[in-house]
Amino acid sequence: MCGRARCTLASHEVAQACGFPANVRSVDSERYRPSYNVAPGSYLPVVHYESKESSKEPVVHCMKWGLVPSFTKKGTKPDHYRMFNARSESVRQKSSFSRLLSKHRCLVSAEGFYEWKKDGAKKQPYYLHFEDGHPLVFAALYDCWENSEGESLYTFTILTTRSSQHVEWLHDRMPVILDNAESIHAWIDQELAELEFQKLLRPYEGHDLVWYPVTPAMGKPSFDGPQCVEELKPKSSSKSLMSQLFSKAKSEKSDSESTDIHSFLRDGSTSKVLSSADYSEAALSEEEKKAVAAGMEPDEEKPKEVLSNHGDREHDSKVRNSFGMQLPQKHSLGESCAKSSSQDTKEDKVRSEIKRRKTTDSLKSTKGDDLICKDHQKTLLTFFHKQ
DNA sequence: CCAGACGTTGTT
DNA sequence: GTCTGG
DNA sequence: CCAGACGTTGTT
DNA sequence: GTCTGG
Repeated sequence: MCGRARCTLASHEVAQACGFPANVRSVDSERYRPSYNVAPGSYLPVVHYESKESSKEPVVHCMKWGLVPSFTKKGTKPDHYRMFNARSESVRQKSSFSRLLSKHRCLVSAEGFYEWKKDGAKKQPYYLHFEDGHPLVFAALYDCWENSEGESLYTFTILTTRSSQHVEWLHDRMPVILDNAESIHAWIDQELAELEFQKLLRPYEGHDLVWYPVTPAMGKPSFDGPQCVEELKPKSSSKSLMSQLFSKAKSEKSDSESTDIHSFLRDGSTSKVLSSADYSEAALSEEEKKAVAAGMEPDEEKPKEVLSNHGDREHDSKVRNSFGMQLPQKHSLGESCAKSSSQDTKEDKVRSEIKRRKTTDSLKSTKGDDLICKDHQKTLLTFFHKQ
């Protein structure tokens, strides 16, 4: 998921982050306010191609985060918080998004984004970013809506995916990150083929995407500034770490599975692998030192939580299984398609629906079979055959 | 055919 | 605009 | 996404 | 808990 971000880049830097020259044409750039705490409803520079006669030109277009579909009734107040994300697994099945897939793909760039993790009763925000600080590029879709005053409002939504193994500890979903020129190019420019589509819309697995906790004050949308991304030093990260080591060592007696030393040393509150200095005795409070000396666990509660969050196989497979990307194949209506009924693709559904309607409609209509079929066939001629 | 909806989180 | 439900 | 409010009466 | 505002 991705509902808050840092974008303090200049418009031209956004263009550059997407692989374009700094001098690409910009539209409405004066609406953009760089911010460490961008929420849906605010403007961000978005990169997309604008088709001119027989040619296309890249533009940095300032749009509002939070999709307002073009068919939104005039006079209604636009709601940017309803569709600020689009699940990539179901984006083709959702009518609000599928219509944008062929011609309304765009890129959003930001230095980082925030995720909240429930830590008992508290919600702790974390800042995610590339280790070396270079901007992220997200896959996005945009649309244009005309309000009652006849003004055009451009909005976008960021695609999400299940999280990579690495990030799963923090959150089960993450934005689709395009990390190289080819992916970026493929998303924004080329005709998207099925395989390409699947290849792009998956979790970013690189370990150069890192995170650390930040001040809960940034939860307030009005809170802005570099403070948002200042690393919050946990008051006693050694506490959870020590108990993590204890309980891990304990459980290992009954667990023959081999273990990675890094999983010991990884404190989930940051993505960094901690050095020995981070869990030295000196880092312990007096209270904890006594407990350690007495051979007791400083904290019995927390470690279980931590371990179950990135070691639990049942949980892991549950999350993985929830990723059911079902993509219809490119083919005509007449083609036969042998597929298991349990894994019906969208096209299977459409085909059976057409079949059903063809029979039911022909009973109550004077229209010829072919015409009726044509009517429903339109639903198949979508996505990538349009342009 | 027409009418009506069209979304994401997370949590249970 | 496109899909689902009736 | 998170934060913050969440109501009624009557009077001005 | 649920709705509204940013």
